Parts: sequence; structure tokens; C-alpha cells
Amino acid sequence: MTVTLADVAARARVSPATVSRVLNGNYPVAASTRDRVLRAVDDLDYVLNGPASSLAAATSDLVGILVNDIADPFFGIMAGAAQSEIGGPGDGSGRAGGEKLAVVCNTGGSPERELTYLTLLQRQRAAAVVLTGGALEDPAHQAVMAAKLAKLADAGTRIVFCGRPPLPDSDAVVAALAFDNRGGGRRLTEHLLELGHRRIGYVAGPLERTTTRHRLEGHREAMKAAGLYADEESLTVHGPYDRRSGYDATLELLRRAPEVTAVVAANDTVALGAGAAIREHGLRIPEDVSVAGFDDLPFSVDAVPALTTVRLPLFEAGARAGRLAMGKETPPPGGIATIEAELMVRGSTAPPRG
Amino acid sequence: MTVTLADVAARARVSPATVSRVLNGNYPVAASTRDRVLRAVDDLDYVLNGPASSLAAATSDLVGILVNDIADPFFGIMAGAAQSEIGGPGDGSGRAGGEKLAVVCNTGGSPERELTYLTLLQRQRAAAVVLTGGALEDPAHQAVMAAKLAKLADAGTRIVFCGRPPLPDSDAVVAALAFDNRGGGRRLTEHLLELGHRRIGYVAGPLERTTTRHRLEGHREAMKAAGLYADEESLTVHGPYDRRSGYDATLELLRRAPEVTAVVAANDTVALGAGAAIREHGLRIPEDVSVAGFDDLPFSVDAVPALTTVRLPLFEAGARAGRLAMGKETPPPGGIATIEAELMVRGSTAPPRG
DNA sequence: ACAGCCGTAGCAAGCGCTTTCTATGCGGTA
DNA sequence: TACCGCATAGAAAGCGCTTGCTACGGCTGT
Repeated sequence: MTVTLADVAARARVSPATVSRVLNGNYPVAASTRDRVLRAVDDLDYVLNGPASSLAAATSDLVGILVNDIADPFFGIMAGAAQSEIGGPGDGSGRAGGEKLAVVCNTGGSPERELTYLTLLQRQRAAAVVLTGGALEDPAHQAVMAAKLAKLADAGTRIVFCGRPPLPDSDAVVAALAFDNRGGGRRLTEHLLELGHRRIGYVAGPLERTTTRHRLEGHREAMKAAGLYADEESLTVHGPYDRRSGYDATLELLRRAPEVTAVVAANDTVALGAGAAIREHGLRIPEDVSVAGFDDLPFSVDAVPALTTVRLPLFEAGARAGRLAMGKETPPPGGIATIEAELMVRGSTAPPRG
Repeated sequence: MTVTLADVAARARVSPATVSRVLNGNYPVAASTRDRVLRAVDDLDYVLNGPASSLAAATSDLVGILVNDIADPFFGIMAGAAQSEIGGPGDGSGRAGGEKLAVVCNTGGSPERELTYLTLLQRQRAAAVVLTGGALEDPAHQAVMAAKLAKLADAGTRIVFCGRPPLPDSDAVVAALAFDNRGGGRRLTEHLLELGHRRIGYVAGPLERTTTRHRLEGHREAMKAAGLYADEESLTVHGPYDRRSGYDATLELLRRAPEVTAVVAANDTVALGAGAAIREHGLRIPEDVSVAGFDDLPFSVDAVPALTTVRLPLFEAGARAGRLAMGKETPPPGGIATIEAELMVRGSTAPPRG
């Protein structure tokens, strides 16, 4: 059978209580005793029984990180950064303390899966949960979500948002780090307008997501400020945040409005697909059509031409979220922080022809 | 306080045992009783205490997926596919049975972290563990690893490899899905040779990884078969599997051997960096230098020119690994399956100039 | 009509750990 | 020398759930 605390205690000729205390290091134990216990642990290759420990202590060392799409570096980068702060293994701190198990859960963008994962984490009595990516705007879902989060918070789970706008009137969330998607979107379109573009297509993300809406609002703000209200609707196409969608939507856009001189994509991945569609259409980037993305994922600088985009400090934000989840950093005032987005002008945007 | 099984039992006017049996559905319960219990569960918003359940049942519903780099779609795709099979939420099967919590753990390629994660999963009494990506070739580490896996297997954890060569003489691993990196590497270089290339640079991954070695061996097999033994060493540069490394290594390669007419990269991400370096060097792709990658990640088809690469069925492999981990699929004979790699010829490779 | 079953439900003994409370031995103080 | 207090270690009571076993009707078979 597997080795238990009692076995270690027997071998070290101490009581189970003492072994527990040595392992947790939260109670004075004589050095000689400690050594004896640690040797026994080593000799027997003892591994703590997590469930038993969690049950007795009423806490666990699980920390969940929820992402919409694990195959998307946008989430991967944030999750990786958060995970590295949460520690889990090798956080450099040696044996001591915060050995948390940081795990990432892939919701696939589905609200039900998100909820189910939260329940599963609640069931495990997770120490903290980090939710990344934009939220769904459906009020019903938001209400359920808020209730669920409240319950988690009640049970002592620390909740942190990363790249997601704060929940209205809820104190369940320790901190919310929100990206300035609106500002970024505005600056990006302003850049295009400054270059002289007037007919700008927009390949947007899924309708009901906050990220989509905020970026689009920024875009429209800029358009409006330039006195360009008309045709907004016909120049906007919605679709998922993936390459394929960018390709399809851009083809559609090009058919619908062949006069566009620039295409703004919901994110860099979509921009990649958009670029492919544009080239396949026989148009050059940026001579015939400018293309811009959002996020500044690692591959964007290597696109040909290099992609003009809006840089989001994903790694830094993820790391900060991780620290907040661990209580290693004090939350921003009001629990809300806005993360700035920086315009990165590269080769894929240029003045329109003519 | 939080609601317990006993509370539900009291409200449903049955014993805790009955509630447990209703929840687990592994014991006959009269329909009327079941309904009463389920209503009570609903009324009280009861959530099972995972640790307590795991302790009593001596099993947990945790499934770990270990990846080297969560920000790399190579791993993200496999992990996502595995996770979707493992179920967790929304596997379509309704309430019944296999509600597992599939979690991905990011080792960052560090052997220590890998080991620590395994310990953490062992501590949680994980139901299964999927290890993705190539293994480290260090014999000491391999031995420790084998011992650890044996212990996990002993404790009832199902272990599956995905994209990792099988462990020699170990029956701890339920199944190993190994990519045919060698064959893929060979075919890729054969393609280049057929085009007429003779001086082929190779930007390899980190030295001590099986993936790196196998791909490189395939390359050298092809070279050797063409009677091209010489200079192999001087045309090979090693580095991590990332964009930056591809860029740096290619610059180095170009300096060291300006006569190369083709560059094979360790993977697509590295190829992206390689392409950037080549262009920055004032050379055109593929007119002056051909470039090829490995993996066929989603962005590769959108590179300009589209990247010639070797397609690995990452999604299918990940999904299969997930099913194997869940015991939903019978392991291949001998527990080992080789996953074929398919050459994808695209625009980034062409005959050498002149 | 009685024994024996089957279908259900309850009892109670843990699962392996944490933690409160208690016991012990020692040095220092009066 | 007698007493007090501190530093350590042990005893034991759970934490909330699962599950083997027992109990109890009502039905069947003879």
C-alpha cells in the first residue's frame, strides 16, 4: 500500500501529529526531531495525501486559471505568466510554503463549461481562481456567474479577473485587470485615419463578448470623431476569434465593399486570415489594402509585411493576476486596474493608394 | 457554513448514505427517493466536497496534462484536444459519470518542474496524467522520471504519452503516442534535395531533447543518403524552440555559411524567426533561400510565402491521448503507436538560384 | 402459510490528515 | 528545594464522504 503519515511517524518514532507539523512547518519542532522525520519521509518516499490534507485543513492548494482557448497564444501567454507566479513547482522559493498547483482549464469560450469548471474548482475548494479573457454579455449568464463567484468567494477562494472587465456590484472579485480595448481600438483607427483611410472594414469578434464590443466601440469613436458615421454596419463583419473566421469574413467584406482601403481585424490571428484573403483576392498589403490586428502576439512582428497592431502586455498582466491570486500583491484601489494598450505601427499599414 | 451531505440528507429525510448513492448513481435507489434527494440538492445548492470524496473513495477526478510551453500552440492544440476528450464540463454526456477535471500544467520545459508537477498530481491522487512533448535525454533524469511514473501507476494513475517516445522497459505507461519526427525530418530534407539544394542549414532545437534529435537524425539520414556527409556540424545551430532563437541562430548560420540555399528550422515558430533573419539579411524567400519548418501550426499557411513544413496531427493525437487517459479507447498493441508526419510543400521552398 | 429473496435504505467504520488540548521535562527563580 | 513557565511532543477528536454490512418489508414459490 501507499505510505501514510502514520508510517512515517512510526519510522521516525514520533507521533503523526509531529510529522504533520514538520511537514507544514507551522509549529516549533526540535531540530533533531525534524531531521529524524525528514529522513523517514525520504526513506519511505512519502507523498502527502492531498485530499486528506485538504479535508482536514479545509483548504486546498489548487489554483484554477480559466481560459477561452488554450490553443491561442493570447491565453497561453497570460496563463503561463500567471502560473509561473502562482508557483506550483520551481518558483525558486525552495520547499517553503506556497507550493500551489496552478492548473489551467479550457472553457472553449462556452459559458456552460466556464460554469462547470467553476463548480469543479469549488468542489476542490480551490485556493484561487483566475478568469481570463472577455466576458459574455448575456445578462442571465452574468447573473449566474456572479452568484457562482460569490459562493466561491464565500468559501474562501480568491478570485481575480485578467483581461476582463469588473463585475458590476460584486465584491467577490479580489481584483480585476481590464485591458483598455476601447482606447487601443480608438488609437488604431485614428492611425488609419491619419494615413488618409476613409473606408475602413472591420472584422470583429463574436458579438456578445465584451472584448469585441469595446474594441469596436473604440473604432467607432474614432470614426465618429472624424465625421465618418455612415456605413458603419455594412463595413463590419462578426465572427469567432480565429484565423479561419478572419479569412472568411474578409472575403465577405471584400465582396460587400470592394472600395475599402483598410481592414481592421479583431485580433492578430484574425488579421492573419484577413491578410490571406486579401492577397488571394489579388490585392497587395499595404499598397492596396492596409491591415491591422490587435494583441501583438509574438508572430505578428514576423508577418510579411509586419503587422500593425495594438500591444497588450499579456505576460505582465498574467503575472500580476497570478500574484494577486496568491495575495502576493495588494489589489489596486477599488479592485480595478486598467491595463494600457500601445499602438504598434508596422509595415502592414500605409496611406491608401492614389 | 457550507452545505454538507448531511444537510441534504436531513432535508430529503434520508440517510447520508443514500444521498451519496444518488449522487454517484452506483447503487439502486428508488425513483421517488432519488427525486427527493435531487430536489434537496438543488434547493440547498449543494456542492460535493471534493477532498472528502476523494479521501473516502481513494480516487480523484483530476487529470493532469503536462506541457512544456503553454504559450506555444503546439502544446495548446494537443492539450485542448485532450481536455475536450477528458470531458471535464460539457462533454455532452450530461450529468453521468466521467466528470473529470482536466487541468494543464506548464513545466516550461524544466525537468524539475515536470517532476514537481508529477508529485503534486500524485499528491492529489490524479486519475490520469498525460505527458506531452519530447523527453529530456539525460539518463539520470529519465531514471528518476521512470521511478516517479511507476509510483504513480502503482497508485492507480493512468499515464499516457503524447508526442513523446515510449519509456524503455517500463509498464507504467498505458500508451505512448510518438510522432514520426525522424521520418518527417527525412522527407522534408529529401524534398529540399530533390529541388536541388546541397548546402542546407539546420536551425535545431535544444540539444538534449528527443524531438530535436529525431528530427535532426531524419535530416542527416536524407543528407547521407544523398552522399552529403560533410559539414553537417557547421551547418547546424542549436537553440530553444522559439521565434527569437530562430532569428538569432539563422543570423549566426548566415554568417558562418553564407552559401546555404535552404534553412530547415526545428519547428514553425523557429522558422518564422529564421525567415525574419533571412529577409533582414537582404535575401528573398524562396528565391535566394528556401525555408522550411515543422509541425504545421495554424499560422504557417498564412506566412508569406506560405511555409513548407511537416504536418503533425496535433489535435487528433491530443484527442486520442485524452481518450486513452480516460480508458475510452484501448491502447495500441504494445502500448506504442507511431503517428505519421506528412510533408506539406508550400511556397517557402523552391529550387536554389542558378 | 412460511421460508427465502429481492429491492431499498440505514448504520457505522473508516479514509489520512490537522489541530486543539493536554502532558511532560527542563531550566530558572524565589 | 519547591514552584512556575516554556518548549516540545502526544492523544484524540473530527473534517465530509464512501461503502460493506445489516435491517426490513413485501413478493414469490411451494
